Amino acid sequence: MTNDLIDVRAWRQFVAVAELLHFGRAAQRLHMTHPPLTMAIQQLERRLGQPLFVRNRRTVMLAPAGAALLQPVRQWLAQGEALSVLARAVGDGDVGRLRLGFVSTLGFGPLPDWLRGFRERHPRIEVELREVTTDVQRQAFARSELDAGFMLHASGMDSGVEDAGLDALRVLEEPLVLALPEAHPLARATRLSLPVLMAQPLVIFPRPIAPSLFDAVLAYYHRHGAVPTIAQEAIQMQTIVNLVSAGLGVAWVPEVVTRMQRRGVVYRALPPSLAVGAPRCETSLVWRCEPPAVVARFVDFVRAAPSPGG
Amino acid sequence: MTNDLIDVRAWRQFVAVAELLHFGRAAQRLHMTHPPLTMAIQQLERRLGQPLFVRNRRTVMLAPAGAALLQPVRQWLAQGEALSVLARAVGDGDVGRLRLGFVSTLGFGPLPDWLRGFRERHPRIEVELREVTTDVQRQAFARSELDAGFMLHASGMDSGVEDAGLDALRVLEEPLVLALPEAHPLARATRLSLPVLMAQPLVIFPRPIAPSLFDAVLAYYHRHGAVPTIAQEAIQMQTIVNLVSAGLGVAWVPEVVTRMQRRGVVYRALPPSLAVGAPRCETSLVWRCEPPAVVARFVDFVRAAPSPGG
DNA sequence: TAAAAATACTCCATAGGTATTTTAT
DNA sequence: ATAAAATACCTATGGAGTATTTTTA
Repeated sequence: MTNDLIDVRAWRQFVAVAELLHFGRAAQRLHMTHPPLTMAIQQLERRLGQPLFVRNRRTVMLAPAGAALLQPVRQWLAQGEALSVLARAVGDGDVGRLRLGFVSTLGFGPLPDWLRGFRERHPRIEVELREVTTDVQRQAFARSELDAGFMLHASGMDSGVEDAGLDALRVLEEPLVLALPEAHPLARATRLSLPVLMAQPLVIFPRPIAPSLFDAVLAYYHRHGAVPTIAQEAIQMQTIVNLVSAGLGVAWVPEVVTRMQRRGVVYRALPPSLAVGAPRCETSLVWRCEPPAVVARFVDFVRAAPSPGG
Repeated sequence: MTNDLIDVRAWRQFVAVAELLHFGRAAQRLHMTHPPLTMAIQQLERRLGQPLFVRNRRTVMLAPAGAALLQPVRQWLAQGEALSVLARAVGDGDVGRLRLGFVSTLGFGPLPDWLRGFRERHPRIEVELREVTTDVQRQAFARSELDAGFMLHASGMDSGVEDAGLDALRVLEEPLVLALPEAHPLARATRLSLPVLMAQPLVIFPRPIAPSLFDAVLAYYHRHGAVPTIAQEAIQMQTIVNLVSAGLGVAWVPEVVTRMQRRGVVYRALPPSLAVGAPRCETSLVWRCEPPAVVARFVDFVRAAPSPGG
């Protein structure tokens, strides 16, 4: 026994002979002549330790081992061809896996709709969803642990993405609005007093999570000569709103978050008179340059999808 | 593209590199050096039209196509190895198909028990059961449409099997008994009158079905100076008994058939005084000489099985 | 006697080896 | 500086071809 590796060619030859029960015609079908086919079958039988065919010098019949193997071998060969097909499908972006990060705010926005639509159009692409903050997404991209991600940054700021070999597509642009404890006077005041607002303790994410957005909020305070007191930091938007509801302070949140209604919290947009220089945020879809087809498919889908914030 | 036939070797090389993510170590595992491995992977990628790995000169990572293919290819390779294992199993008689013929009488005898026992001991041998008369079994053997069969012939006669390249094993030897219509006087007579019996019309199978047995019955009549009137011929033992029940005549049936009780029919054995020269029959298991392992397994099993008639 | 499988041999394509180069860490 | 992949080139195994023999239906 040379080696117990029986290759596709040998099995194909077996199937040809088994189906035609004629070495000459089988060789023809295999685009070869019958002597090497005879030898190949003999070698295959030697390797298996079993006769596959019962033959006299005029006729060929299946031996028990041959009869038992014909169907399984056919099936195995078909699966082998399917592997090449699968490879092409992956290359064309029809099949594959997409590791998709997203900041929690987008969960309230268009993301669920997009995902449903994308799964419908590309059922053989498996989307692995991961809620990850903007900064962690950046690290994940560097380590190739993420294929695409929705991340947050302040409007107008460079998304800080071009330098890292990443591409970006803006999918949402919206103002930040105030989240206020229901019982708080500001929640009901007919006119929002900026000095009063800026005196409230703030619930906000830690700066490293999304520096540009953090800075945009602080810049607004500074522009009005104030420095906010940070009552509590929290990472998840859910947590921030919960803390507001508990009365720890006020918070600036992207407008989509208002879709998450919560007892004890009211949302309030800045009036147009105060909106000049007020912080706004963008949500961008980010991916590595020259993306694999699956990622390109997702980007194309999102680009074509109706996005509320333009 | 040379040819769209990607063989086992190439896929194995792919798996080695994909698992170790290191051409040098992968080559080691494949008992080769890395340059040909590099070339082989490049060729594979060319054939698939897809990169399988993303590599710089120091490091190797799975490309999307590679990641998608790794598991399916592993599985496919395992199935490929299973084919060789299957071949060996067939050769050893552990796996396969057994086309088994049997005369209907044996269905009342030990056959069901044997089959149950055989399936238990050899669950991966698929037994194809076919109720076939003795003469048709002979034809089927000649055409290789049957692997083994239980057939009937008269006791003491040569089973007519040795000349045809067949082997035989006697599994049952038994007298023929009378099947009588319930209402018939002979059914209740304390002493069986041979002249009366021999005057009754006979229900019997056509001679070609089992010539030696047919002749043995007629010889018994002739020995007593009688010639039977054949009322009706029928092939299935079930049918013969039904005809007896309908009063068309009497029949000689193998003793095992008495296990099939039927309204309107009584069975009666010949008394010892009349048994001299009375017809008896043998049931033999028959198979082609130098049988494949699966057939040998079955013969061995039957040989070792408890058989009522010795 | 003719059709088909087996055998004998010849050849070349390619899998694999050795030596060397390139490059990223 | 070094580890590791890529490249260049060589070798030889074995898969496929041509010619011939054998067998049996």
